[in-house]
Amino acid sequence: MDAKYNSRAIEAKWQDQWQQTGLHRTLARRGTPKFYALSMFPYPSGNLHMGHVRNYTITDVLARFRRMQGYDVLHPMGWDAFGLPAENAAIDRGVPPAQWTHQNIAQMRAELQQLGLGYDWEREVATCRPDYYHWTQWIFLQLIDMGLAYRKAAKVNWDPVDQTVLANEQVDSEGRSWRSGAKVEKRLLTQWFLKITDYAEELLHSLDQLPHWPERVKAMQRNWIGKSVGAYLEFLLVGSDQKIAVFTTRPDTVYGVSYVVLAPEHPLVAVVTTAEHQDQVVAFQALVAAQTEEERTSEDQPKRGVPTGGSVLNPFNGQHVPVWIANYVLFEYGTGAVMGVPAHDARDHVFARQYGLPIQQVIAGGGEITSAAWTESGPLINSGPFDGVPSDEAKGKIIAFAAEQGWGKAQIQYKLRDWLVSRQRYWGCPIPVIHCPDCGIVQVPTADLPVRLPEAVTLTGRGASPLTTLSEWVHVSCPQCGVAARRETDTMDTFIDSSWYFLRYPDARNDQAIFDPEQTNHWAPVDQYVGGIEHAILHLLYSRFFTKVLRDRGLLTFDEPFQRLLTQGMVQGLTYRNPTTQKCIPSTLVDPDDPKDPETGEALKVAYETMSKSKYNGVAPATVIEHYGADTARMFVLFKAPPEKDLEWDVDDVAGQFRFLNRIWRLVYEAQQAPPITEAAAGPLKDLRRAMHTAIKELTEDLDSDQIQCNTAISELMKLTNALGDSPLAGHPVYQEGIETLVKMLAPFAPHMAEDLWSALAPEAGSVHLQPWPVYDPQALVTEHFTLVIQINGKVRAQLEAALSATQTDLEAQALALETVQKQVLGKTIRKVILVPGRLINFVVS
RNA sequence: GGGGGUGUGGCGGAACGGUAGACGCACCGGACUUAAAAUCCGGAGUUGUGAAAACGACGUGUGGGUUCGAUUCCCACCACCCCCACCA
Repeated sequence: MDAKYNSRAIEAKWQDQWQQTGLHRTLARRGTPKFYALSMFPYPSGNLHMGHVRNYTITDVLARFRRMQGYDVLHPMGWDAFGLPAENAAIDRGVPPAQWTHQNIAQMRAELQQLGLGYDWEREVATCRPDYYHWTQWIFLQLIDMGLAYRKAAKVNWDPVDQTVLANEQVDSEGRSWRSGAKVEKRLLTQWFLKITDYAEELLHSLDQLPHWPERVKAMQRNWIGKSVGAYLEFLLVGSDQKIAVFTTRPDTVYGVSYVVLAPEHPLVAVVTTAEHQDQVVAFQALVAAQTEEERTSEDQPKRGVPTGGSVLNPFNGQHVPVWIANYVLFEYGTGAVMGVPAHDARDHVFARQYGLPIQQVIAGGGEITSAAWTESGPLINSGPFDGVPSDEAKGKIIAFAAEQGWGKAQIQYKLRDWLVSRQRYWGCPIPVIHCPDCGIVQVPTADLPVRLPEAVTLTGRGASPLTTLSEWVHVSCPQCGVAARRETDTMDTFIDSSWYFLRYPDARNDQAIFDPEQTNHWAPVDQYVGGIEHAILHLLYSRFFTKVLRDRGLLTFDEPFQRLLTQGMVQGLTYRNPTTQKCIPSTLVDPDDPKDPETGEALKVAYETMSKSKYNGVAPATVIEHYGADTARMFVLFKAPPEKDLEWDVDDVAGQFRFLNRIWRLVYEAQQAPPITEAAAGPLKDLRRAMHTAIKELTEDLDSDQIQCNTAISELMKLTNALGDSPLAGHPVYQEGIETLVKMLAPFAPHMAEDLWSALAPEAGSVHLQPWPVYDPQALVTEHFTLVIQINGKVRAQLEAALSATQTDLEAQALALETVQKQVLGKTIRKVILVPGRLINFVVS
């Protein structure tokens, strides 16, 4: 082997070699446990960034580690390739989205290979390829069959200048189009929805079956699903036979209702409004309608409303209460109407005080009711037959009474809404249905799938999606009756594409079916999923939903797609920011010792912020690979911070990892040069074995943990390296074993270097990545002597070397014989002695 | 307003309820070198007494509690970060 470490030469060499020998091809051996390691697949934006490097390296370490442990490992990669950026790029550069996307995929795939990531490329998927979206469309048809896909009207963003529908991301915070700058309008279109709400309860409660998911991701999902338990109650409109329905979580306060509020959009507004209030109501509705989403929902928005002139009957106490409309009631949630109980709800309290509505206390407790709402529980008052009943109990009783009388019922309400999946975009998966004037919505027969997306198109960003203008594509005959019909020209939300890709990898080349259930049920669920926290809600929720749907369709035998989830932290770069303008300055224009704005001379704020182009704080993986090699880049991102935490890019720390790899290289090189010895003193031999087996134990436990503690795992490699460097036994078989162990355990982290060193250490043994993972010998950790820590009243006062075989009496005597201990004990009585065997002894004195 | 999380040296971070600060970065000293880089060896939480060896005190956001012993467990509070948010 060479005396010097040359990352460039060995990395290229082994990448070629691995490809030729098919090292990373997935094995499925009878009777072997499996491990499915998966990183969230990337959007092919053009180049790899550091966040990708971090994400994929973590999974790669685990995949290699598990394989050495004897698992059959599935570790695939693919591309979440449909989406808006390809359309934007096409508009900017005049390149078809397909071409742009495929170029990017080629570029990024090459970069992934340069990092030495061990993927089985024979299973690569790209969501924009017909062999993949064929099955996305097939799933859509299953959803229609299962009654889980339906159409209804929904609002879209309409750019009146460019005459086109905009995605939410194309509308800025002021409600203007990204391209034309025009004020975006809302238009109603009939669109496809998926009934995820049918699965709300299961999506919520089966979170409890995911002990290896981060608590905060589960909390975010619970929050998003937003279950509320309460009552549905009806109030009869005075002078009409119509009823206003409300949802409330506090049926126990129903005797305190002093008004009812409808959302301004509520259809009953027209019914309830009296002639004299007509103008005021209409004006208020117009005011609310003109507000943007942001204005409407911002917290500092004052609660405003107007009376409709109408009133309803509270069936519990026979009172007539007025009906208002107000901006704080959301049409989309619950029934779009609420009962106002100012005494026991903070919002209602503010509203009632503002408009002088009565405040009637019905739950005992709290202070002066006119100054603040009392939202805690307590015994009921002013509540007829329910007086004195504690509120928690009263909820059930009042619901039961209402149900008996036909006024209401128990109700569970979710915030989760059905999933709007239609997109009026070109670069997405076509929705496989045909609109027939006679038959209505007709599914494209499965034999005709996939409905191919025409790829040779020009995009302008103006006017309708190109799909609607491709007459040959649009005009087809109805598969059922044969008359002239039109294809659906909307495409699917790209979240659909990514909601099932992990189910395709186990059988990625299947052209007869979405997958062979036997294959997918063997490999899935994913054992370890790694990705960014930004997908904590939507992607993970939708994937869980699809998994449950396909289970109910009889294709899957498990309930949850991802057993363990790790959300890795962001990669941050040093950022120079002007404190006044908030503009970022490239580091090349700044003196790091005295950071000043080159234009204004102002002192700059220096901080670590998430890497992004606009902040000039990014580091391209390619430049690091070129300078130090992929192994150093991998070691750095793994060592610098625990995987869940944010990672600050630091050139000194990168250099530190490069130094460490060089130290290993020299150590192995020198071990190779050392003349063999067979004799060794017992002490150093024991020390060396202990160091080696401690490293095996600790490192293995680090990688086995839920947090995949690569940072502490690498520090174990460092400790072992230090121990070997300090050992006088170079040339001894045990030393050689230590070197080999070090190289094997280095393999998941720095695969190229480990492979190269291994080829020198054991030329006949085959790839280091196929060696069995070392197993520690508990005997090697056992010592005859230990450092006994001596505490007096819990404070460390002394220590001594003691034999492990020593009895408590011996140890007490030895400890008390020490001068420092004597001083502390002098004139006091020993009340108690606590001995922790092999560790410490504590004298309680007074 | 609701929910989740985090507070440990100059920095990143370690610590089955048992010697707090492993491992690394930066730093300081030394060796090698004409010199520098690289490499190697050594040092260091803060603070007091001391020439030094050493010996004390204080130290894991704050205040309590449990315990022989708490970074770790419990309670309250403070600060920061993230998510959701007029959700009835």
